[in-house]
Amino acid sequence: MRIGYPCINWTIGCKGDRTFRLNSYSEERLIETVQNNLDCLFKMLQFNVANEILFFRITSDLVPFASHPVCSLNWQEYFKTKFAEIGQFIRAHRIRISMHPSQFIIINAKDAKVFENSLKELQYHTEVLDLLGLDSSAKIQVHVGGVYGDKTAAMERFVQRYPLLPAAVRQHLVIENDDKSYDLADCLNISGATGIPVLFDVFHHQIKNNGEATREALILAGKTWHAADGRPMVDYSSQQAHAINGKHAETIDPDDFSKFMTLSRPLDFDIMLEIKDKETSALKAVELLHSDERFIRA
DNA sequence: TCACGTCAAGCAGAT
DNA sequence: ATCTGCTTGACGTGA
Repeated sequence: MRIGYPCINWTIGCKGDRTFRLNSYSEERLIETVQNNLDCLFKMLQFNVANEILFFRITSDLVPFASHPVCSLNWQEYFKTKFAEIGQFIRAHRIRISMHPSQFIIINAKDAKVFENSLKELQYHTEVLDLLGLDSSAKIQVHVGGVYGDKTAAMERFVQRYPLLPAAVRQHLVIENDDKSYDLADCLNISGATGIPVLFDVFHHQIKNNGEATREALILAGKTWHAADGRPMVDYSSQQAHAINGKHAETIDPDDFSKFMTLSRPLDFDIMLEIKDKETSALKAVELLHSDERFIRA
């Protein structure tokens, strides 16, 4: 079991998701930004290893405009060595990596252009993982996509499209249950038809479900992960008090997290904490994990 | 230095 | 119709 947090570290004083406006694109600007982002990514990973945080989500903004036509730089070649260096560190410390492309990735899009753009974006994410030398246990998590007023048809469209994706993309791709449209049962259904693993989001499941208990849900989603996919990944958050339903917590709720850890024993998975204060909560979670010998730490 | 309008991309749900 | 949230506010112009 590993603990992780997404994209940003507020402690170490650098940001690995710097970007710029499309209007101000230039090759120099892109090189400068990517250089900064990669340097900072490396620093965040080093911080994490020093603090036993061995799961990390790499920002989609690592290479701004990578999938946009404006991008003329062969950034893959330009930064090959830097990627390789970071990748070696990741593998040496057995850090688990995920990525979570933005809401614009719609695999089941009705509009062919939207699908095409989504594919380009997925290929960019795949290239990042490949340049880091990571195998199919590194995952790119997406939501199923749009509903367009007919969820059955939309799910069928996803199932039709999935085999058309390049194998290099597919080996990293997983779907995540969301809190509005596609719940766990929908994702399991799609997984049954395609073989795609289901990343279980605990918090989304609390908001939208079909009565499955959390533990049962973890088991069901876990079964969709095969040996080459690595340990199942799980997204965890809790409700921010006094906020509208579905808002992620500002900081970890130790009681809620402890309950979750206890009810999930002895299942093994890697937990991504989708919590605003990032590494602060991850540090607390690691501490909690170590405080109780019943929990799996390896 | 700071305020603040705007930022590649899509969709759903609330107002 | 317009605004907000989504994994995350931050870029960049104008004063």
